Amino acid sequence: MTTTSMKDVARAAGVSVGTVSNVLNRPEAVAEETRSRVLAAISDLGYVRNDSARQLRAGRSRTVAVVVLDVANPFFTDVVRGAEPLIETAGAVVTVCDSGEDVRRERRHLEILEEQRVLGLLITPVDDSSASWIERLSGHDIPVVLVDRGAGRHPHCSVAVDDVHGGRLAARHLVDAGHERIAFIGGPASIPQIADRLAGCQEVCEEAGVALDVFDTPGLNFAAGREAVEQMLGRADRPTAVFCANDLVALGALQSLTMHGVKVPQECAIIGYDDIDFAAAAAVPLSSVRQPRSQLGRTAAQLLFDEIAEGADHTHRNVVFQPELIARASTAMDLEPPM
Amino acid sequence: MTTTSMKDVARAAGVSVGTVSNVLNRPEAVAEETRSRVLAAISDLGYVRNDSARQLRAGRSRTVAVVVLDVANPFFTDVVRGAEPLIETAGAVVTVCDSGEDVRRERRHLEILEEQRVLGLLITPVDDSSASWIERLSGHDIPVVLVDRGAGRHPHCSVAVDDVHGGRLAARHLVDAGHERIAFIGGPASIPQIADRLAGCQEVCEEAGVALDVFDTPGLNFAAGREAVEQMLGRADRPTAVFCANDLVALGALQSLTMHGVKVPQECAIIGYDDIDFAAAAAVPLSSVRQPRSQLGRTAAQLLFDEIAEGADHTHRNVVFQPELIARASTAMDLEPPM
DNA sequence: CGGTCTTTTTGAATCGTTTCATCAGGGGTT
DNA sequence: AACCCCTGATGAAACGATTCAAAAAGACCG
Repeated sequence: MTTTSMKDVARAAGVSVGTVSNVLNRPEAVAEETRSRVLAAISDLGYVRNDSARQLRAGRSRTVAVVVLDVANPFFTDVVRGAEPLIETAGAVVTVCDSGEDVRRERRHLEILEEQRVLGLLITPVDDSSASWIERLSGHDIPVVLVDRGAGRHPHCSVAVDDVHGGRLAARHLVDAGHERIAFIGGPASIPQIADRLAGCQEVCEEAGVALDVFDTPGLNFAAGREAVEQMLGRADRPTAVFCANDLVALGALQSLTMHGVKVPQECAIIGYDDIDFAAAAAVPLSSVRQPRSQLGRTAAQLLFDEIAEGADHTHRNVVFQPELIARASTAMDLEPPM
Repeated sequence: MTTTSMKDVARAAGVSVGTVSNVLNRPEAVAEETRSRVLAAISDLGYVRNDSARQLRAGRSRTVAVVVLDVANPFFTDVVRGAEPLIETAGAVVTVCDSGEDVRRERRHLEILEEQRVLGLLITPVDDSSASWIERLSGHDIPVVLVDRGAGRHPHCSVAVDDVHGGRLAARHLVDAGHERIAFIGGPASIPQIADRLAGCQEVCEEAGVALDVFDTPGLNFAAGREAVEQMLGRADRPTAVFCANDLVALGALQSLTMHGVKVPQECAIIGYDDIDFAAAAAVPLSSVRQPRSQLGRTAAQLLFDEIAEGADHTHRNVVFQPELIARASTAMDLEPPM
């Protein structure tokens, strides 16, 4: 009554359900006259296909899920934007899930996605603790591509950026400018990308004999940057430059520094990571380490569909991109950093 | 073989499928001993429920869709964030669709969502052209709540902000500061929110005898703001203040003005709309018209579930919030605007 | 008019759950 | 032993589409 099904359409058009199905799925196989009669019935009755039934029969949905750490972070929306065209061209649908850097939320999403029998999964995992969950999905025939994250020994394709190198780039940039005490703001340290960026930074600092203060944050957003700076300003021996684990944190830090009357870059330089669009438009245009965001997404989608197409005889590929330093006013070097 | 179903679990546990289903859905109705045997079988076989089959049986999915104009706009992610808790508490799942201010994309999403028999829909429509499509959904028993948009004569609940008033607030703020030629940047004009903001602005300008230049843009993002400013700077009679239809446009405009050496606010004031977090952290902290973003989302979700609960005897409600002016440095009045 | 092809259409089986009327097996009472 | 109750378990009937072997309907030829 409330919903109209193929049976109703068939009755109205005086044909069998098989024929209605054919009109929808292989129109060329049904006679012109019959086809138009069926189409008329469809629009008369306002019939809409039931996707659950199709999926049940097909055994798979046509949805590709993208699980990201933070949808509010422009980095991830750009990654998704990069992946969408390819996915849609393939006739699939994109659904974006936000783990919010929370393992429990992530896991809940994974459970649901598995129940939905998604066509494939692009995911930036929160940390390593969901590895077995994720493997379970690929064990159940759901191809998985790790995004912004090397596969390591895990059996998946991956698209990543060399974050250790990114960390080095940022640190070297600050060291070259003459800074002798640097702060790193970011966290939680369990997030591999953050750990890598920090590792690269540490490496350079040690080599150059530069002091490094690490401020661990509970998340990667405005508030984290602001709070870390509050702490930092209390210190006696204050760093003259800050490397933030991403641009959101950097913008928060910048805001807090400005509020406290600390001049950027003269009294404290800042460099971020990701080079989101907002970075260039910030209070002081923000230096940053650029990642090829949409290319990450595009490549990830490509790998996913390759895996789907190749089936059994697929071998996983791991693509690594190199980040690039973008210097702007927030680390301008033509001013001597204060002693 | 590849997928394991309830039947397999039933066989392994030596019970009927009905019992397996009961274990999953009403565990209290099955004897302790049987239950644990079934659970063991489930985890042995790695059984995962098939959501398509559940949905087919249930006739509805447990997904609430949110269709927004631009996922990369923090305004919308905040709205979604506001709506999520309530939706998840209700045991439903959120899926976010991005229309990208494009009617065709929007329509494609609606078609798919209808085929998926979503539980409900929160949508910020691109313009009026999809009104009949949207009504079709509610006709097919899918409750719809319009977000950031009054329902007008359409048969839906809605949660909106008084954009005409918002436009007035912004314009009055600029007029009070002594500006005598103002620019409005935003578009396309077919988007009702934009039209409203402009209308409010026009009203105040006319009343005050202030000149208003309208720069129509093809979208509401950084690039739009930058390009409009390029045009504006070419003009002989250049406005001394700009009202941008949203903060993204405003940040683009700010960036372009700064690049051209035009001092903000001394030589050109700027005010945006939405008061996204980035506004306060901008090159020059951005004045803006604040909307209660997460409250919009929360209320929308509330209305949706009210409608679901009330069923037939539901009467649509239309909630309107009032926007609030947030004055920051980009319109600082302590400096006389130049003649 | 019978026979051979080709083009269309049919109808039943299937996908994996949920639901619900029914049935089995104990206890307990008379 | 006959009866009723109660707790648990069962199995078949949906749900709505797709698929495919088989039947029907034409078309064409001799």
